[in-house]
Amino acid sequence: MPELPEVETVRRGLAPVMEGARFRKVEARRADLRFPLPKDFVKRLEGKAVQGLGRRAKYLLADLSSGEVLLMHLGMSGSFRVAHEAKEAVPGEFHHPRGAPGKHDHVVFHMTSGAVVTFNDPRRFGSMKLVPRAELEHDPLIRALGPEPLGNVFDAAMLARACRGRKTSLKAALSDQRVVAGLGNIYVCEALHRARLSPKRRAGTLATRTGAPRERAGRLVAAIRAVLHDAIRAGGSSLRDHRRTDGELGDFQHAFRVYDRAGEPCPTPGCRGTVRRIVQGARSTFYCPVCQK
DNA sequence: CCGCGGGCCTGAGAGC
DNA sequence: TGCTCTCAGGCCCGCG
Repeated sequence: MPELPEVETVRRGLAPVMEGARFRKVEARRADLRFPLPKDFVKRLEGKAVQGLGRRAKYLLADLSSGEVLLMHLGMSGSFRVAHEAKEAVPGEFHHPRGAPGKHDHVVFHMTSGAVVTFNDPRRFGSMKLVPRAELEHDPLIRALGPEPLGNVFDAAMLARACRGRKTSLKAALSDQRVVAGLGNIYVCEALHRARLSPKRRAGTLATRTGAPRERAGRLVAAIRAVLHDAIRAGGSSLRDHRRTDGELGDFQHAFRVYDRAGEPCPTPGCRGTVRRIVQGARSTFYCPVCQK
């Protein structure tokens, strides 16, 4: 499940082979991802250079020499793999260093760097879109996103403001990309456990300027940042689909404190609780009912 | 405006 | 190469 740390891991794998390179050849092997690929997708990419590869929440953003930005989302099961052409590329020719494309290899970028970048997505919840750079901030996919959790402006005051008056659960609030952008089910569970806050707590109870609510919001911000940093350092979490671009697994799934650990002892020092699984909004939540209040 | 729940999509794994 | 069922969840959308 690609969340912010997995997308950032992918970005770091792709940047060295895509930044400064041009699209020599683009294969759109299936156009029906979550949304149809843009009109003239191949034509709008081929020959263009990637000036930079960035990330916003769970979106990868390739800045193109044409003035457009290529937005890519991994959905539930998307992954990128990098391989390298064996020899000097012959103009007009292309091949697949790792053999024929697989069943779910939907888009292939042959870069002038010699890298062959393949987007694979069995469930096709991923998407690609081209947007003029000047319109990026107004794009419906980007416009509604809340603050970057690892950015400078995300702090307790901002989180408190976003939660103010909300009767929904903390779990639902943190999963809402308008509140904070980039968390998914796994890192919401992990951050709440680190902050010792119950996923069932009303979001609005984080929202005052002083006292216990502000202290809770501060703890939660610190926990979110810490778990994301730790996960990025580990190359993300590999449960079913996530791979680094070199095919290696991420390591952070071994460091989960509660996610997918129902029945195990709570890892909080001194806590005698047992991790429980409940369902919120038709999604699994894992938490410790003893130390998360 | 807000929150909830359905639907998209496929593979893995359980149960028979 | 067993078949069927359920579950996994990021995100959008419609409903109340």
